[in-house]
Amino acid sequence: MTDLEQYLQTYFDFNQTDLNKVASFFKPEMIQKGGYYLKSGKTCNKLSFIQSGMLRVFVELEYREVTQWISTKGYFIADLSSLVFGNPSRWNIQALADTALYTIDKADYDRLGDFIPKWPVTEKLFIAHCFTTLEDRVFSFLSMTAEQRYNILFENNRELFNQVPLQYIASMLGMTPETISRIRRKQLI
Amino acid sequence: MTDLEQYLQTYFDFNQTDLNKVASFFKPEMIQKGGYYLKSGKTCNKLSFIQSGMLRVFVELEYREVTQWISTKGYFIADLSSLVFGNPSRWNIQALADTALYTIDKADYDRLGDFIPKWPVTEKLFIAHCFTTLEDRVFSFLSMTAEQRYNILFENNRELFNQVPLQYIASMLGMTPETISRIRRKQLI
DNA sequence: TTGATTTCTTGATCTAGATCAAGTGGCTTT
DNA sequence: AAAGCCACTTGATCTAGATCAAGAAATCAA
Repeated sequence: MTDLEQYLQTYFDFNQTDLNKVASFFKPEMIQKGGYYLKSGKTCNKLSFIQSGMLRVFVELEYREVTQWISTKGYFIADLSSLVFGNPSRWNIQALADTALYTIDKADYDRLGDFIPKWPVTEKLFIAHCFTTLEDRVFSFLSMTAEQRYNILFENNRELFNQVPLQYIASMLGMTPETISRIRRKQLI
Repeated sequence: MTDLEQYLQTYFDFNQTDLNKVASFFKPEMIQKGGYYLKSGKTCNKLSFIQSGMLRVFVELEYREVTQWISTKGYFIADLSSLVFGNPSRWNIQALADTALYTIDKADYDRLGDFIPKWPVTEKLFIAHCFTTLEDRVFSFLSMTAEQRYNILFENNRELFNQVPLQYIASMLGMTPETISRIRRKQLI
């Protein structure tokens, strides 16, 4: 069983037949470090599973860059809003390292329901899960200090640390690299 | 046509038949000012459309309260995560004024697909729309000042202002009432 | 290996926004 | 009309975290 199938299984509770069917639509794809998975303004016409490597979701403002999220091995990547509604992507998505993906294009994605009867339910659960994750994130900004937000990210995404430049992690937490540096120092003592 | 049908139509692009069918599952419900729509820890087993009034989504922490959102006339209300996954709600939802709802219970909600073929697609779009709204909100915390966040909320949800105590609006924006007060004063000049 | 970049840390200083504390102006209730 | 109770404003002060600046490490190129 491929990593993709294994992941789909744990996450989606498919049987072996559905697993094979769904997985068969995903095609391997490589992006070199620094390469773009998606540029803002373009429509996101694919959804991918990260087999290895990592991708950064970000926006360029006039005077700085804002990193929205970094997605790593074992997670999916897309601009969900652009994929579902077909509007121009608001995000750039760029590889932070050589990255191996399994990718399904939008046309196939939209037809999954024709082959897997429980796909609509599964897809709903998937998007609802994404929603809940963001809800937690909004709550973290409403209720937590920089240090608390840092600790939660560290506990849940240890793979990011020591692999991703601090400035990107800082940006997605809504703080500066200096602040993370000081939090770390404080926690050494 | 009821307000509910009208709203469903603009939002979901149903035909008249589906509109009637969907709307027929929603039953009128009243909550008095101060009454609870949902208490944290309980499972959310319904979804409602707000006909009039407003509901506040919030959590009680040890030393303070955090308002996550305030939902007003013409919008839906539920703890989506609890409704979809059946887990205990993390939020309290309380009426800030006498509130008239149209409510569908979870059992009926889960059977909508049996009656309206395009329901699964519609539901997906609905949840994806909720996701996108939260994505914007996360971005606002990553990239904007208190004043900018205040202005955007004011432009998009004018009905909240002069109806909702400032402390709740402040909390959902991640700032204090004093800060809003100062932003307002500054903008008078 | 050496220089050139880039990343990370640390210190000094600054500032947006929080906290604390008094007012002020409505609404209710009697 | 007086007394209470809120919600809101304003001022004074404080602080978490930003900004600015300089080094120290690490990474990369050749």
